Order: sequence, then C-alpha cells, then structure tokens
Amino acid sequence: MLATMTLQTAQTEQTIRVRIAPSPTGDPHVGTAYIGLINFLYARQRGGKFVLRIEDTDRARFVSTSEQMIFDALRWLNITWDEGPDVGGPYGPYRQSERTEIYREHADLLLANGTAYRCFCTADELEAARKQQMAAKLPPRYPGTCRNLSVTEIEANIAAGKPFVIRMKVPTEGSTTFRDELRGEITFDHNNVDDQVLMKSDGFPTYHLANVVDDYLMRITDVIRAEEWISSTPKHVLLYQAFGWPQPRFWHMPLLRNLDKSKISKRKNPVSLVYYRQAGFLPEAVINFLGLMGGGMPSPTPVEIVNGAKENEIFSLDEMIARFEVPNIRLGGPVFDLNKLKWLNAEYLRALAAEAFFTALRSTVLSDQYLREIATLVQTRIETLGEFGNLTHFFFADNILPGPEVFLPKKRTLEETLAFATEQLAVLEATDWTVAALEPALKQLGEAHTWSVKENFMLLRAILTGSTMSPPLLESMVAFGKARTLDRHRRFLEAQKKLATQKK
RNA sequence: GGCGUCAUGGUGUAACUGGUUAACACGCCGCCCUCUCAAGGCGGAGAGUACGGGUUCGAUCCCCGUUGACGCUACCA
Repeated sequence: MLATMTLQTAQTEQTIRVRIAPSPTGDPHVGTAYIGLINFLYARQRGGKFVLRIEDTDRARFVSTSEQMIFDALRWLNITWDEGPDVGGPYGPYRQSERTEIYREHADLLLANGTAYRCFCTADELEAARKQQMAAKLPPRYPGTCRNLSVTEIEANIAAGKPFVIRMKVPTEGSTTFRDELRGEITFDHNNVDDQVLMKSDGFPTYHLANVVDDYLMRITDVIRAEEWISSTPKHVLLYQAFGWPQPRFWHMPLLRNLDKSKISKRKNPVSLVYYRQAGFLPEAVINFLGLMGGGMPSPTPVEIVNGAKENEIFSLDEMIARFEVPNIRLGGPVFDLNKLKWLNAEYLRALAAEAFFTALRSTVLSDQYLREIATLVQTRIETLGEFGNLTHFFFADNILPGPEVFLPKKRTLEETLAFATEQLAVLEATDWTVAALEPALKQLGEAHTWSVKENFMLLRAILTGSTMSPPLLESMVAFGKARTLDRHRRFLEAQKKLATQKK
C-alpha cells in the first residue's frame, strides 16, 4: 500500500475534490450543514466531486446512531455526496475507524524519517506540567520530555510495555506560512506550534494525522472548513511536508454564532438539524438561510434591490449553485438569527400549494407515526375522542411557557428550582432518549439534589407540557423527541433568566 | 496569559477597480386593509461604516496603531 502512495505525484489533473468530515458524536449539526453546503456548491459549480468522510476516531464521544442521522439530515437538505461510507467510491473506505492500519503505517513513516517520536509521558505527568506552566504564566506546551529519547531508552520502554502516543516533532526554529484562499498568507511561529499527538495510545489517530493522510489519499484539492481550524493548519502543513506531499488549498469559513456572538452552541441555540426537521422547518428554507450566511452570493443589482428581498434573498439550491461566488464570502462570523429563518420558512410555507402544505404537515408534525405514538398515551385518559386535544395540545404547540404557579414546587424557592432545572437539562442532554435510560438518570439526579421524584418529574412536566396534568411524562418526552424537548427546556430557562434580569 | 482571525443599524447582507442623502431584507413601531390573527400595502425609528491616526481633492473601501469580539491553546473534532 505504501508503495502506491509514494508514487503519487502532485495533483496534476485539476478536478476539484472537496469533502466534509463530520464526527459522529451526536445530532447532526447546523455547522456541518453550513460547511457542507459551501463545499457542495463549490464542487457542483466546478464539476468537481464532493466527498463525505466520517471521522469516528474519538471512541469516547462516539454515538452509534449519529452517523445515520448525519446521512439523513444532509439528504433531507438535498446536500448529496458523490463518495462516502454509504455510497462507496474509488478512495474508500470513507470511515476512519476502518482505516486505522493506514494511519499506523503512515505514523511509522514519520517515525522512520524523524519527524515524529514516541512519547511515554502519562496523563498525570502532562497534567502536572501543564499546571506548572499555567502557574508560571507560560503557554501550556508539551515539555519535550520524550522528544530526544535514545534508541535504547525507547526500546526499554516498549519492552516494559509502557503505553505511548506518537507526537509530531515540530521544528524549534522558524515558522510556517500558508495561504488561506479567503484571507491571504498566515504565519505561525514554530514556538507557538505544539508537538501535537498524532496517534493516541488506543491506536486511533487524532484528527490532525487522519485528516492529512485521508485528504491526500482521497485526492482532496480544496480543504474548505470552519475558521476554528486556522490555528492547527500549520501542523497540517508541516505534516504534508513531512510526508513530502503537495498540500491542498485551504479555505476557512467564518463560524456561525449565537446571538451573543460566541461560536454557535446547543446551550444557546438549537443546533441539531433533527430539531429543525421535527419542528417543521422546510429543507429549502434551511438551506436558503444557510446560503445567506457569510455572503457567497453575488451582490444584487440595483433593480433587484428595488424589487425587494424576494428577488435577492430567496433562492433554491440550483440558483445557489449558479450564483455562488467565492470573492463574495464575508469573513465576519454571522449570527444565526432564528427570527430570519422563521420568516424565510414562512415564505416557503406560504408558497406551497394547498395540497403540498397538507402533505408537509402530514409528513412531520401530524405524521401517522407521531399521532399513533401520542394516541397510545391518551387512549385510557379521555372519555370522548373530542377530548384528544385537551391532553395533547403541548405536542403540537410551540409556545409552551409555564408560569411559576405551575412549575414551582410548593417547598422550593424560585432560585433553587431554576438551578435544579439547569441540572435537569444537562442530564437530559447526556441521556439516551428512551424511557429505560431517562428514568434512572432523572431519579439519580433527584437523589443527588434531594429532590423527590414527584417534585423532579412535576417540574419537568410543567416545562414540557405547561401543565401539572399530562399523559405519562417520560413516554411523552420520547414521543415529542429529544431535540424538541431540549429546545423547549432551554427556552424555559432562558425565559426565566430574562424575567429575573427584568426584575433587577 | 500566548498565538491567530475578524470588525457596516439589534440581526443578515449591499455599496463597481476610493466620489451614494450609506441601500435591501429580518426584527421593531405606526397607519391602511379586515369579523380576529396573520399575509399584503404604505410609512417610521434605528448605523455615518469599532476608535485614533495617516495617504488622497475625496475614504466603508488603501496603510499603521488601538480597542473589542471570536477562535485555538486536549491522547475532542
């Protein structure tokens, strides 16, 4: 395998090849869709190929259902890939966990040519060193303990069965400069580039190694990714050099932001594509909205400006492919404004023919599957079918917001209740969305804070349903869905926080 | 703290290779329409382009500095 790799020369043929490389660590993220869209547009426009690669090298954060959700979400948005784990392609496998042998071989290559070394330091040692450096107000950096071990020391360590990682040997002098296609040259001094871990002790590669190796092997010509990667790009450039490979072009897109301008996060904004789908956003609206972020679309002509938004802000994927222009990309981090997304979604909703609108309802918030699940929860609790709505309206409404008379337990203060609710949200986020998993997780939380099961569940019930009476709580949450439940809970906390600051 | 990136109304964007009363959209407010609410129509408030220096006859646009925001600073990606 190695022989064929080293025979490869610079990409002479200029077929554009781009990729997105999401990690299956949870729900598919709007950021993934955003970067995916830009890559997709670029590839489609240039007659290139768009690759989907699953970066599942972090076994601690791995979520088994995540990969399929990523596929589904991207397909829902009509962002389709030419090569990927599920569709195959000439440069597979496209799942990094199936390529560990390749990474090991390449790490060996670096070990052999002296651009990487084995590091036997323990986590505790590294932690201690880091603390010391922080205390001394020095930048935390690998202290270099194992950087120059002798062959005999290394062999002794290996013979003793000491676990090790492989680190890259970043030159101590000089600097690395690379070109970002959107911002020009960026330079990093080598003493600001740490000896990055390339291979973890569990035998899996880190992002940095896997990414460079795969991008090269998969003939990626343009690495279009989020801005958060700028600081690690010099490591990647150094890696290309260490392998003697030509490097791709780098583009760093701005990060989507919360209202407060921080990097978009689930604590402050719904970020799961599953949420947007279940809450009844149309894929056309979501994709259109994402296309609005960060520019990339050509400036409207004066005529278009006169005609208003419909001509220059509302466009289909095909129109985006035709209109997308790199020089128009804006570098400031755009705030993900749900308000505008909703307006856009409303525009698309209104444009639907009556039958299509009905179909949209029936396939999402009124699907047979959803109704069937809800029906089983209320069958024994209503006396006429006409009462169905009485018990279930919270499943269909999106403005549930209980007041303290509903959510506040009698023996609790507002403050401790909100603190507990915050903990509750964290637990919900971290728990599998099944009754079997939720029940013990919630009860454990209650015990830890000496909240009775009744208080605990009643609070949650109030937040979810807006009432103290409802169908079985856990089953209702499962039917309602994790993404929407979390969003409702988060909005509850936000509203309470806002109220509190208003009082002051 | 260190390093890096970015910077036009509350938000998303526009302003051709420097010359505009700084435009459009979302949101907000008001009016009209109307059985209500939306939608739609009309109008309004809201930025002088983060700040300070240059260069220039003239800077949102070019240069320098400052500030701020954000990102990275893991055996996460």
